[in-house]
Amino acid sequence: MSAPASKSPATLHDVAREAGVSLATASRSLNGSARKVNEDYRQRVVEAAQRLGYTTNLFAQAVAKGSTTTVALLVADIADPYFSSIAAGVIDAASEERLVVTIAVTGRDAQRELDTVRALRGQRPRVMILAGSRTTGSAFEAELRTELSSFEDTGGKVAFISQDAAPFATVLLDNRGGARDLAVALAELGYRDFAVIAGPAEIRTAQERLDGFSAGLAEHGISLPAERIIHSDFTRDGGYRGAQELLASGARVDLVFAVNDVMAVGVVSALRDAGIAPGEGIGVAGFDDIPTVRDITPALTTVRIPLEDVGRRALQLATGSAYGAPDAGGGPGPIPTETIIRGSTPRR
Amino acid sequence: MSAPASKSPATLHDVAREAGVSLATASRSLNGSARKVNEDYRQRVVEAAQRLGYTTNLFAQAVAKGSTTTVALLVADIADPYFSSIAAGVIDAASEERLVVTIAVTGRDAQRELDTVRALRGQRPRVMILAGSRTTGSAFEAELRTELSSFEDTGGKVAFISQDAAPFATVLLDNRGGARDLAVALAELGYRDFAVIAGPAEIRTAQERLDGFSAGLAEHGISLPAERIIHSDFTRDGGYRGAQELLASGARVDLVFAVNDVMAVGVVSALRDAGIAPGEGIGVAGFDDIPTVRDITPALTTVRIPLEDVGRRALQLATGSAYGAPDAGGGPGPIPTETIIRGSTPRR
DNA sequence: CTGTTAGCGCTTTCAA
DNA sequence: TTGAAAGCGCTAACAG
Repeated sequence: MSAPASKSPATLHDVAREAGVSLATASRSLNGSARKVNEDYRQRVVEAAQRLGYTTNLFAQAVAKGSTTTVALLVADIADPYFSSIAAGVIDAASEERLVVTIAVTGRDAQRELDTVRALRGQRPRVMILAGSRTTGSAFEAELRTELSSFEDTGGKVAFISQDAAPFATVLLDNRGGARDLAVALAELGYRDFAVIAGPAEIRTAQERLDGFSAGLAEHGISLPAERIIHSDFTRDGGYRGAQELLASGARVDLVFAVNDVMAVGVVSALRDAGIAPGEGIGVAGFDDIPTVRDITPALTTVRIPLEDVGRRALQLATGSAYGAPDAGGGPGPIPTETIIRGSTPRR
Repeated sequence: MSAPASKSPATLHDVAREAGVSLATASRSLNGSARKVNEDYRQRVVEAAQRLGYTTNLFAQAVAKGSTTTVALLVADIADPYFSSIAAGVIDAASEERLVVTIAVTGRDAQRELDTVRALRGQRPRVMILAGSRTTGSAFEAELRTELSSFEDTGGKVAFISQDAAPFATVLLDNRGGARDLAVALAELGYRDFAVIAGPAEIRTAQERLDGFSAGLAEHGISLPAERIIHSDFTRDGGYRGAQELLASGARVDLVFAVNDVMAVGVVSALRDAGIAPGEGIGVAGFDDIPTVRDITPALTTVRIPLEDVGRRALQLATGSAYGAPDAGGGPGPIPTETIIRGSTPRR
């Protein structure tokens, strides 16, 4: 069906010949930085390129220059709105700097993450952004850091999103603070009997949010007994099952906090499926403010993170294209977080 | 903060020297296809590589081989669940074939799409997958086709997702058929007064769904007057505004069909905000079956497309890694579609 | 099976 | 300014 007789793409050489100039001149007119080319020649070269449908071979360019225009982004799951929003920000910021972004998914698997980082190094990306939820204490963590350090030693730049990963640059999310504020707001709304659907214990983000929430409650003299903390997957279904488990335990609860919105959505559905009206019977709150939580019923109370900005900022942080000093060491503190009260947590 | 004295990554040359073998042997042991290397040597090389922290420079490899391991994926908006689900499929299938995927977003802008395709060609990707909603009749369409043809002429492969884009390979979505089936099912449920929030007239996918829906209604002798068709953005907010407009028109309607789920979610919210109970007062249906529509209230009736599979299939189609014949010309017909009736369209 | 030696397409000294 | 030529890191004949 398609023509098998595929000729190869026009090369710079072809263009030079077509324009009747040297390779060097062609290179300079098309991609050269310092413009030191007779305008006539430049014109000719550009036209020749046009005529031949020439496009710079970025790989060859990268090999010759020793530096690429690639950004590698690692996410746990690109279909998760949390990550896809961040990705949107990264891509947007990258395209402003004419960088191309490559996305790899790790599925929250530390081994796979490590393998992916190794594989990605083959691309010699300028920047590597890790947005996966860092696990803690994993046997792979040390190896990962080693790998990343060596990546930086050889000229790459890495940026983490979420919690501090010194010595690497990080877009800090105030997981603790956000969760604390949420807890306080909820307590002030009159809630007293809390449960948390907490995600896997090894995921640091999950743990931080749990800690912060617990701390906020403590400020109001409310304790969070261990049996009210249910660990489950960091996904919608994890939230659903966690809520089921909570219900099955018979605990008397007036508010359940899921440590991320995707899970909270699962919680809402589980409650409803169990015949409990979310918001009326039991309040529900999440974290992240992904787009959909505004559209579920009741709309979800949550902690807002400007996800796209976070992605954008990660890229800028890594490329040094923001905040004056290229290596300022992390930008101006953590990303601000905001408690958003919606219908899922009416005043009691 | 970071060490400025960045040495460059180890090269194959370094490895060869360290192992005391020739460049060629090193290449063969590390990346060579046909294994024709003394196991002792191979061992030595591998260890040396390990010691030096060597990673194959994929770019250099690509230049030398004249072929890359890159897949370029173009989507309108990566934060839209429709596209992020497809992307997940593409990435998954790609990683199985050890291909790396680069994502670019076009924002449904034909000019930008064209520019992006041109820029992406610089990467000499093996495959280019276009998942954006093709616009029709755009002045850029011809240029785009030219660009893509020339990409294929020079050895690339392109795959479209959605409607036929001959002569390019396409993962066909049965937009018409799916919408038709939905209309029929809805009519059989007892609905009679329909409206459609239809998305931009130039977006082919939107148009096909509208046509199919209309045809299905016609089979039941129901007509869809022009004033019941409201065009708006292909987004959640587009759906919201479309529904507002519909309401404002005072039309008496018992079912509104939004041509995609994201819009339908907006419709549901708009109805609710207007004091109308979606599902009770007015039925709502969408298209795509993105994950969240199961969790909104009422759960949304829709037409299911196996989005991840679609992405996976697009890649396989392009790389020829499925269905026996590499160039079979499109695989086994359109992706099957399935009407899913949920709470948003109770029997009347 | 191993090493030598041309390239791959592009950039970048270095003279002219 | 421009062009010739030497690489960039890797692969792929080609002899040995």
